[in-house]
Amino acid sequence: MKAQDKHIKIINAATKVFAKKGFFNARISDIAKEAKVADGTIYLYFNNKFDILISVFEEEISSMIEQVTNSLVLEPDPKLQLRIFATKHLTMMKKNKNLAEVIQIELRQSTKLIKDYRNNKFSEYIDIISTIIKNGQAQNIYRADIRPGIAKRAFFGALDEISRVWSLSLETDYTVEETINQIMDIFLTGVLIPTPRTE
Amino acid sequence: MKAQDKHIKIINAATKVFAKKGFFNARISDIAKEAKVADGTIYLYFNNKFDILISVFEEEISSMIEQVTNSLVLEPDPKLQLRIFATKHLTMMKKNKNLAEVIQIELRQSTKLIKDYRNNKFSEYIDIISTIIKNGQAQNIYRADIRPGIAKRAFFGALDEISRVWSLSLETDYTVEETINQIMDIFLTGVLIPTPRTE
Amino acid sequence: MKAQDKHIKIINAATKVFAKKGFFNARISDIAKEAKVADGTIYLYFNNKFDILISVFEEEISSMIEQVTNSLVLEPDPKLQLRIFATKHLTMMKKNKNLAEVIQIELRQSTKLIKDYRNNKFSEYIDIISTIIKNGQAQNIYRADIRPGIAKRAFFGALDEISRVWSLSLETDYTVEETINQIMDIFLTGVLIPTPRTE
Amino acid sequence: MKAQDKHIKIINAATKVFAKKGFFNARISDIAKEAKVADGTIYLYFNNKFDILISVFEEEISSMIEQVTNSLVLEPDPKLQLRIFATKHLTMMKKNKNLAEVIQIELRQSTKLIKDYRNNKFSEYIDIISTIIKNGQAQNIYRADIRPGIAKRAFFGALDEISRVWSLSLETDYTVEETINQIMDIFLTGVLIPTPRTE
DNA sequence: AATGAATGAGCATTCATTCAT
DNA sequence: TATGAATGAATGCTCATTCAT
Repeated sequence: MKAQDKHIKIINAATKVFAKKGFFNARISDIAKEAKVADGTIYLYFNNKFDILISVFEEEISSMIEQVTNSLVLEPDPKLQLRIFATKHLTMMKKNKNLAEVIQIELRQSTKLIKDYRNNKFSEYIDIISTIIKNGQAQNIYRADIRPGIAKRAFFGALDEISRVWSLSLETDYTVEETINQIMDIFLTGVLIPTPRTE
Repeated sequence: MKAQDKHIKIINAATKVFAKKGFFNARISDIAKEAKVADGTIYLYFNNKFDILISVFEEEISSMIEQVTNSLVLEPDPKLQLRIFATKHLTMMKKNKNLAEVIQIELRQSTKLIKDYRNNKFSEYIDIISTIIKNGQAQNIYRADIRPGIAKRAFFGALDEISRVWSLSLETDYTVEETINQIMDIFLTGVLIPTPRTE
Repeated sequence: MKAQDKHIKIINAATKVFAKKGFFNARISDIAKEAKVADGTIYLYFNNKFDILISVFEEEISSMIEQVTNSLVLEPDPKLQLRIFATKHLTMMKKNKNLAEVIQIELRQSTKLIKDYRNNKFSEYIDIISTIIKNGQAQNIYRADIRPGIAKRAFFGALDEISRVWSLSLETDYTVEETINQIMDIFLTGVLIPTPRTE
Repeated sequence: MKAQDKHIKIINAATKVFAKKGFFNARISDIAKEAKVADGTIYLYFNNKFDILISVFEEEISSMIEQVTNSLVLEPDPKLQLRIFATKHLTMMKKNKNLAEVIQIELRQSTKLIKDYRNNKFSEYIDIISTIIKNGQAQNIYRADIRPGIAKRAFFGALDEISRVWSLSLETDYTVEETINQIMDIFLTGVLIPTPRTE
């Protein structure tokens, strides 16, 4: 319990520090200070610096999966489900800039290092998209010739690039609402089965 | 001439090393060895390690801009132009894994550091997409209510995520051709002005 | 306590190493080895190499000031006070060759770097001489037309040059006693044969 | 001839650079630039960096010996000769700050390195003082119990400390004239108020 | 469990020196 | 003679990790 608390405290601190400085520029002592523990204490809960990074992902992405999943169970319509995913994802990213940065930057930077590991958790998150699409296809809402494995990449990539720019504060031209509308418009009108023409 | 050669030789070596190890894990001595010059020689051509990274981007992305632009001038149709961009981008990424990795990983990792700088060159590349879209809107081919600034992110993000997975060798399920078809299908059918129904 | 010990241990080691090799030729690792600590440990107590030099001065000169001052309070006669200063200074220099070298060599070498800083402590030491002279003038023992500010330089310079040669082991012709006698003789009454007064 | 010119040009440049930055902080390229030759050219005239330092001394001190000697031959009075030495030395030091710095700083810094070598030339300079004193003793002008070997150190040390402070621009309270008067006064007749002779 | 002082491997960068031209 | 591009050894400092307390 107490141990679990400290574990989380360190992960939260690490998320903040990684986001601010990047993995390689982050110091263990930075994380320790942020978590208000001694440097050595960190090694009671993690094997090494990289292990912290892994845990940050594990933790944060699990949380994202949970949140998104919770929202999705309430909505059966695959069309709306996709919008919910987009909304949830972008909202979380906008709300938690630290998390966004870590996802954005560290995910890439360390991908090769993480590779085997990370796939599980992170893939699980992205696979939510393909699952939605498959469901939609089963319900004759999404085109059958769309490859869920490719579509999930396209959809996630679009959201990811949007939030990348946000996290850099490079563009603030559009609201979250407007952006989602555009993304969904582009994506949905494309993957939807065209309504049959009545002649 | 000679100097220019060495400059390029170092950039190519750096691209390779950065791709393989990432910026922070790359050693100057690695780059020097790869370029077959002495460590000190590198500092005759670059101010510091980070300057090499900047130069790698500058060089590589300039080259990408040039290649893509050259292909585009031959094709006036905005619909096909978008496909050409996608094809060129994914092909370049698939062909030059080193470059892909650098773009993928370092672009993010170092974005905060690069920020102001990088925007110029990299933004120039992505803006090719929005320019195509604007042209297509002017020609009544792309829907007028599509925001080119958002669409370019969605389109690039989709391609980027695709090539990210490729560069990790995580997925090789689909051919380039098939993938592009899917991406274009998703994206185009969405942004195109629906042809009016004739009844 | 423990920390203070290590601080002093490093300063002593640095004094020895600086004396032996000079500031620029001294390696941090030399000092660390001499102090029997790890290289990194030095940076727990000092900001950088130059800071060590500063601290060596601070420490050593403070000690000299203290020793000289302690001796002087016991002797009210300004004439003897000057001799005490000379004796103390030369004895300390002879006894602690390392210190002498550091004072001799580093004081000059780094003066421009140290300038503002060092003046305080080192000037304080030299000003002991001018203070003695001023007291002597007030007691009608030293000539009123002597400028204490110039005389202190002449007196210190003489001692300094003597100990410089000693520390180089260039000359060992005279004993400390004899040398001091000569110096005091010259300084107090001059080298000229007094012209007989005609009355 | 041409070669000799370049040799001197480099020495002059080195004197300037050593004075400004100190031996260890001076770069060969600094000297080359100052001398308006290529870096490599310096190695046609000197064996290494340290050799340049040696040559700078050799050159400069030789010049000082020559100048002082020239002035002394015109004045037979040992009392005035000492004043001439002081005046010449301080004037040269004040006029040529670069030289002064090199003498001041480098002389000490590198003494151990130079030791054997330098003694010859530099000792020759200081021995001018002891020679004057010996002459004065032979003429019954200077006290016979004064050790010329100690007196020369005292006299040179006094002048040296004065010019050290000058070269640091730490004190500008007194004119050269006034300073020399004081130094000569102290050295020749001492700081003590003469006790009246009881006859 | 917690601490934080100590460790020491590791690296970007500099610069005296060389040598092909 | 003269050049200056190239070399590569050398080092101050950092920081992840350990371990005595």
